[in-house]
Amino acid sequence: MSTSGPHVDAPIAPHRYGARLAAEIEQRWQDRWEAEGTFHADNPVGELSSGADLPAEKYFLMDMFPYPSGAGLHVGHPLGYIATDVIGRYQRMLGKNVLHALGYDAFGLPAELHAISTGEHPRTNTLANIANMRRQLRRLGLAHDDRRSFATIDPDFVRWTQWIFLQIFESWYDEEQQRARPIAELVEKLGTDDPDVIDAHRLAYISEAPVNWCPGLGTVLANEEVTAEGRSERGNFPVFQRSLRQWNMRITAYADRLIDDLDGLDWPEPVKQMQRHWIGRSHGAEVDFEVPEVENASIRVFTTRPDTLFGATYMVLAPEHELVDAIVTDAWPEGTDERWTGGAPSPTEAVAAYRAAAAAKTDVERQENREKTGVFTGAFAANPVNGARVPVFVADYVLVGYGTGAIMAVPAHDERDFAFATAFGLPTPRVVAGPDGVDDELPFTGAGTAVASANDDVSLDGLDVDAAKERIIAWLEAEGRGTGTTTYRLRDWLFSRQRYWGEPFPIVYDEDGHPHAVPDHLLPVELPEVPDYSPRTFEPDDADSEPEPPLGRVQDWVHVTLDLGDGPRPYRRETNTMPNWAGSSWYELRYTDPTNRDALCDPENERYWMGAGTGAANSTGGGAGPGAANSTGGGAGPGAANSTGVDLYVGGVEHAVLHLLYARFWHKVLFDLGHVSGAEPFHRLVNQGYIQAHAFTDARGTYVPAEEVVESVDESGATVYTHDGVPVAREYGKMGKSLKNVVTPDDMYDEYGADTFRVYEMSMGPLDQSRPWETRAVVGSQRFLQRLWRLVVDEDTGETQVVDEPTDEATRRVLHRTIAGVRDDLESLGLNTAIAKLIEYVNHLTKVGARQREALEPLLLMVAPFAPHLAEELWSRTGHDGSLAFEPFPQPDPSLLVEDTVTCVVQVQGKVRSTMQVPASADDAELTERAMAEANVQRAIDGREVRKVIVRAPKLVSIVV
RNA sequence: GCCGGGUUGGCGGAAUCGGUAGACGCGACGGUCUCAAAAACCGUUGUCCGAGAGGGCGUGCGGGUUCAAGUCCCGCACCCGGCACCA
Repeated sequence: MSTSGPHVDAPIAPHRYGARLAAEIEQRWQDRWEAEGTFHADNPVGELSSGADLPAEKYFLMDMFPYPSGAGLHVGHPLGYIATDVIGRYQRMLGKNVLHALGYDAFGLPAELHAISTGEHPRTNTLANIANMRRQLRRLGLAHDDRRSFATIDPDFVRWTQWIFLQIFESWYDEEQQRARPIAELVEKLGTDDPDVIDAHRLAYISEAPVNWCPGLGTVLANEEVTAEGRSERGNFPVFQRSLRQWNMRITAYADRLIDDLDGLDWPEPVKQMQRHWIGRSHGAEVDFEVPEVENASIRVFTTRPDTLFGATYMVLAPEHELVDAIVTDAWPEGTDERWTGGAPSPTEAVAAYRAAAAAKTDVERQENREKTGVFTGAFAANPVNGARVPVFVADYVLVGYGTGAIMAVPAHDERDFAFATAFGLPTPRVVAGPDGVDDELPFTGAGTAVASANDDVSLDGLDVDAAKERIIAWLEAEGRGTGTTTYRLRDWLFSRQRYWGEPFPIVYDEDGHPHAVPDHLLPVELPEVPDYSPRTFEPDDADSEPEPPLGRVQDWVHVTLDLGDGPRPYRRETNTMPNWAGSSWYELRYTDPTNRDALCDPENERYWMGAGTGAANSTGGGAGPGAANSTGGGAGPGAANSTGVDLYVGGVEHAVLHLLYARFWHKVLFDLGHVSGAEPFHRLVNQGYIQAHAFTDARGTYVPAEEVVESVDESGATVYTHDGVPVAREYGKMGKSLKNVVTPDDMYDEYGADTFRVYEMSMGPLDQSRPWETRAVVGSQRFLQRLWRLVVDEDTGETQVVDEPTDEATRRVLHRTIAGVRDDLESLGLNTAIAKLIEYVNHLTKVGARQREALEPLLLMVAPFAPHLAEELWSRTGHDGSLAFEPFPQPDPSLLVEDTVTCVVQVQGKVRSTMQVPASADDAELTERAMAEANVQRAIDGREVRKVIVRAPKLVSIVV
């Protein structure tokens, strides 16, 4: 796209607001804010406390912090940062103590890969990237408290990440009290300190977990790094499923609280929905089906629909289910349907072949296979409610990892069971009738009434789904054939990585292999220097090899002698590192007290910033004492727990589940243990959209630089795009180097200045919506600021031309309407419409040639959150000494918002036929009379009889004929 | 397939409760200024018919409720995001 913005100030007006003047103003004010510490937020106590009285209310807002990438920023990145800056500046002008800072999420794979390929320490490269991003962001003029900026790799930060890990390690979950408690209390309760028993209860525990092991790369891979063919995305090496000793976090213990506490959060409903679905709580029953022919064999299934038990006509085990070998028979029973045999001469062979085929498939392949496949095991089980003999199959549509890995199949009322039953010729008896007795088509999965569901003891007939569930569960429990249960889709959090660039675990192992915490005074455990950042690689097909993390090779780091209470002994350090998520799981807390050396944050600072609602500064210290058992977890109502946390958290929806779930989990553990005052970290969440961009490809499919593409209209009126005269195709998506469509903030600073860039990004559309970048439209925002400048400053002389005279009544009314509208929009985050109202006001002032202080000063204050440098400059030019950052935001005068006359619309048959100016106080009769007198209205009525007149005084008269 | 979000002028978008659809900006067109151009400023700009007054049509498509629907209800199409046989 060709850009034709104003590159330099036109010579005709030496003091016109343009890129050059903007750059000078912006630099000057940024330096001044920094020198004066304008945006330093005062803490109640500690190093960042001035001792002065704090404002009555606080406002803590945060952005999801960035990963310091080497590519630097493009214009899409600052979108959220500008928005939070506007909101923060506005809240400050409302008199609140605003905490806003930005840290860096600086551990991670890209830096490690860079280190592997260059040999440069990842810290060196990461710090350089952070410095570059700081430079780019500084020029935006963000009102951050830079004393509170940190990176997750700072030793001072790592120390507390490790400390929190140890808190989790030294805790267990008390199911009765529904909260985490210190491990010492478990020792007391169980009356044993047997490490094997104790370790098995810890919230951070070691277990064997299956991983994607890639010997060729020497690393474990995430699912998304494995191709459908079961090879590594990088390098195309084979990947093997392998069990590995791993650290895990017992997040499943918090499943209920993580779901229940969502109710009190001010989050977008879709995000809550996604978290609920991810945790996947389902209520149902576990039911035992006996296999009469095999001694002591009974198949336990999980079902969410125990009410349909009478309709179970067969069962399915996952191919990996442990009972398969025990029940599979040697010969096909008499009369076995040949569709059930898989063409094999015996069940043993059929099952073996089916299992081999399933094992050879990757998860992805198994899931892509829509066709229902399976084989009969030759065995039958007895339906506990009616004794019916039901055949048992093995099929891969049942997953070993969910529920019990076995199901009872009710084909009449489950889509998948129905598909399977159809393919295998199994009966599909109906046991639920549709509402109103309608006999819907099968499978019928909706709510209805139980039918044909009775035995000698119990009848479900006539009951709705919930009542039927309740009754059958009671019966199963009484008979000892099943129990009501709840299962979750959520799994524990795999917490170790075989990498270098992450937080080391503060864990050592004794000679028996038991883990011990490194004492607090030895934290942080810092990463040792290593000769080589690459993990050890193996022959690509050496499935038996084992990951060897880089830390494992530093022998004099791994082996230490420590005194953990029973004299100096040799220990071996944990050589895995923590995942990237660790730092982001608690960083909000560190903003509140970033320099604290004695605690992750002082409780008083934490209570002040994270406290309930705004202005919790002087809430009583012990009030919500988390140590008190009855105020924790399940005890406290969700409302009470959730009114705490960061006042506003802005970030992309891609973090809807993982980051936000992990952070909530850590926060709840810290809450249970008494380290924080509330159960939720983020009270209000807003998802920002993305800035997208057009990219252009030539006939060969190669990307051409977007800024060189010319747009024109051909003879037929269609828009065509050409590059060097050659037509190119347009596509729409991300901004990226490879797409040759990157526009950087630096480009915008140079061409227009930061204020123009800020205003443009905020005016493009609502915050939560994605939108395309259009460089040529930026000039509109520049013109707006130019007009604003011209109202205050004479472009030719540079002199301030504000006069101390009252404005005319009309302008005063427009001003106060603007103030009211802008306030409303800022409260509801309608930043784009707030700017539109400011533009309208400026256009009005331009038209009437207003120069009055009364009209201009409130305008400067309202513009300040959006274009702070320009506003500060004009504020000082109109005769003010200090920064306007703490000036009260203008208040509307209610008496000026009342209109004397309003426009009244007259509709005939629903169509607008006339508008009239009427007094705001006009009554129905008066309006009707005036409407009837309108010539247009009479013409539309056309002599017909008026049947009805609806009046909504004073805005509308609707006439029906 | 399921879940969530969306579809409004040439373009980005606005329309708080069902009550004048298209605020504001870009672009385009016309004008002022200028030797000229740029910048700036002023005006026009959903579409069709009409000289005008005015009128027809119009918020993805098809129905419905209502005096009145971008907004509410039913059905459908397409686009974006997420999840994927979860019993």
